[in-house]
Amino acid sequence: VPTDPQAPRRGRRRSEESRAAILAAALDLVTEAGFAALTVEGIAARAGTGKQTIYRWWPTKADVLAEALASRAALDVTVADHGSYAADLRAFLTDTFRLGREAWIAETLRALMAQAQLDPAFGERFRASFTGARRDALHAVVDRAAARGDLPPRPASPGTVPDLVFGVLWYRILVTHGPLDDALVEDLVGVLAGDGRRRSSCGDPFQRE
Amino acid sequence: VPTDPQAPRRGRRRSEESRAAILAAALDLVTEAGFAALTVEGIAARAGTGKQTIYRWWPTKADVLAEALASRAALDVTVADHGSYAADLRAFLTDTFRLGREAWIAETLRALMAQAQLDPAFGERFRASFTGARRDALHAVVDRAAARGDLPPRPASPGTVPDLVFGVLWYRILVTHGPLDDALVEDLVGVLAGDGRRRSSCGDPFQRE
Amino acid sequence: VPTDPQAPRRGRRRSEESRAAILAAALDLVTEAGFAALTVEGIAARAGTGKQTIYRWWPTKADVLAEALASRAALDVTVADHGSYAADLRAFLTDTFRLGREAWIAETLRALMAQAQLDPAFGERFRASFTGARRDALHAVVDRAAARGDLPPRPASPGTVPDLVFGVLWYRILVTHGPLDDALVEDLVGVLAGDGRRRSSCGDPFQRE
Amino acid sequence: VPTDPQAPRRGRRRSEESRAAILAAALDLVTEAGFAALTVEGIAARAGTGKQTIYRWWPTKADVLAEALASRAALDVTVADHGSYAADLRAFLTDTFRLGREAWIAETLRALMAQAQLDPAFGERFRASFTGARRDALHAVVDRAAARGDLPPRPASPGTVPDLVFGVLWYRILVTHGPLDDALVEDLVGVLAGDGRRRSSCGDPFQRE
DNA sequence: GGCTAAGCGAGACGGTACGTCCCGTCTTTGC
DNA sequence: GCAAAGACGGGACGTACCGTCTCGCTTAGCC
Repeated sequence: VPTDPQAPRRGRRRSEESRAAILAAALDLVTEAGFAALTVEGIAARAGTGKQTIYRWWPTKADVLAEALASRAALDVTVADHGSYAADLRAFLTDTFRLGREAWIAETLRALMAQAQLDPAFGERFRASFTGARRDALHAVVDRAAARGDLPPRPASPGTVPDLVFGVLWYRILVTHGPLDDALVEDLVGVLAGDGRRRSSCGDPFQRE
Repeated sequence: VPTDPQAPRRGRRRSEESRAAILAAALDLVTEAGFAALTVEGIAARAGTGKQTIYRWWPTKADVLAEALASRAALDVTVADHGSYAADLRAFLTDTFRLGREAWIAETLRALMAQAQLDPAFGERFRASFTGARRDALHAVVDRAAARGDLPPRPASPGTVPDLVFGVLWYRILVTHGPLDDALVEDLVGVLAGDGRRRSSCGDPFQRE
Repeated sequence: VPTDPQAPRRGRRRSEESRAAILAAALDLVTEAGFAALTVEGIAARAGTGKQTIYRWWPTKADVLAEALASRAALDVTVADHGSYAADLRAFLTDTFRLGREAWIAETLRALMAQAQLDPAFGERFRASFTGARRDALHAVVDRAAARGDLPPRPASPGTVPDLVFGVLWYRILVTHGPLDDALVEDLVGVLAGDGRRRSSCGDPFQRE
Repeated sequence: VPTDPQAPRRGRRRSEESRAAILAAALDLVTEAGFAALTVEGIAARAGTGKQTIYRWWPTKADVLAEALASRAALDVTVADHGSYAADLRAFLTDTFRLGREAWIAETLRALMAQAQLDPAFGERFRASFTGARRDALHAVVDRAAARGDLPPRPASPGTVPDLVFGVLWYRILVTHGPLDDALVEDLVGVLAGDGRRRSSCGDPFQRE
């Protein structure tokens, strides 16, 4: 609930110590006991703050967690030009999947996606600030390839490409808990750009957990 | 919490009326107000039963909802042989996506997947009874194609195919709320079997809600 | 809920084993965990019977406990003639107080008296079957003394005597948990019959527990 | 659960409105439907408060009721000097029995005494705050008479006097529901101080209810 | 330098739902 | 027809958090 920064700002200023303590407490608690056990009271107690201070600055505990994640992980996406669709795609996927490999990030993403389903208002915020940005970036990569005439002979429709890419990513995070490794990157590059480097399958396709 | 059916069954039997009333109440409530507002007390009140009757037979309200879904929707997957990988895939996808097109089913699936993230024990159950069965079915389709030598020249590794298919499905259900239409089916058949019938794109890839 | 014993009694007869097991279980449980923790389900489980068997024969769990007490303790009062008011009183008090000295009986009496307050219907039953009988017996003793001209010069009114006697008894059982010893008997004999044998006070008058 | 009054009192203060509403609701409900039907939920609903507010300040509903009684009835005992043991005793008894004559007070006392038996921890509290204070006061009266040499020739031992007095009081409240009238006062004064004014018996000694 | 605003930790408040316990009843099988 | 078994509708329990609302205190402009 950020107020207008143009206002003359009278009175005591927001405490940066409290903000940091709250974000840290939220991350600690969610990794220790899971999002289901994450409560505003718990965060406040762990952070040594009052509950009101949390309600003053964040609409829900999921927003606290989302900001905590952003403050800890390098979430920004870069789409430098590597010369070809395959290379651009490979770079993008490698960069993106990197996040999902860290267990605490995957756990946090699971919690945020779950909450986005249960609380439509947060879902909208999450879509706008997180998943949307990534979709836009990938879309730029596809557009550049199309402009270069670099797309494979019979490509998936442009609107489906991000769904395929992020679909696999989230499906592995949410359902199979499978690895987000180079083999998967090459499978995707092969399927989408018609240029897979290696054929190293990741073995048993039914791995779970 | 099903008991051993071999036991001589003494005492009063489980009430089928109560079971049906509970499942119906759960579905009613979740479509009326969403899963976040679904409570065990609410289900019991609506169904005209005691809370204990719910706790006696289901470990969590998510399990109630999952059984309610199964009792209403034709969830079983059939994998008849249509002669070719492309045809089999097209049939499987059409059959599977059909479910996601009904709004109440999609809403319910969103809730169940969310709960599977928040409650790992339920997640395991959901994976075993729901997503796992579908993965196995699709895996059978791929195996059959491989046995026929019907796979495209440079296929995705077999373990990745289900992740691609169900990834797109769940991603549209959970994130973009995009359509699960024939265009998507053809995109997937084209990408996976190298045989897309039409090139009818679904237009704006950023549709949401 | 005893039925008419004159009836021809068709069908299976009441199980004496169950009755005894239920009474024993009730006493066991009340001495182990107190009356507050005594439940019909607990009694049935401990006794190895069904709950219905209890509900069939006793109106409340307090009635079970009362019958259990009667089956274990010699509750009948005898009022033999000892020749004088003082001697009769002394005998009656000694006989009556004997019960209150056994801890498990005192504990059970506490529970029954408490329940008699909370459940007026049981209170009526308890008064009729337990406290009333004792009052009648003591009243007979006083009447006999009056007929003999053996009452002290300025006696308490006849209706007050039982209240004094049983008042002290119950007050020590319920409130002070003080001893029901010979000193108390002599005090009462002295006060009521004008003939106390010894003046051995029981010391600190504020003993509790 | 009163906290240390020396503490600097941070945070919102206890709501006096809620406290009063809770006490009033408890008394209302207990007189309307009896203690057995008194529930914490009922008190909270009637008082318009949350249940937690009750649990925060009182350990059990019996403690709520005891405080409610204390807030409504003049429970404090005074032991002014009236010149003689008989006069002091008469004044004390008249003052004490007055409470038991009001039906709602007698009903409340029955409930509290019952609960004191079922919940030993509450029993201890009740003894310390209620019955103990009254015993101490009466003991002071007896001590004063002894110091004056005003005791009758063969008195009951000092420790037994309160048991006789409160025994009769509670026995009539709990068991016979008999009157706590002047006749009883004079009987007690006569028996204990050897100076009963009148010989007006209270008639049938077996009155019940 | 006092005045007025915030922000802060603390914690009580009215509420809602939790999952459990037990009530007293009903239904089933078996003796 | 009684008995053990056990599911049933119901109600209260005591707890955990919710989001809100005072409190006393601290920290900042602003007159």
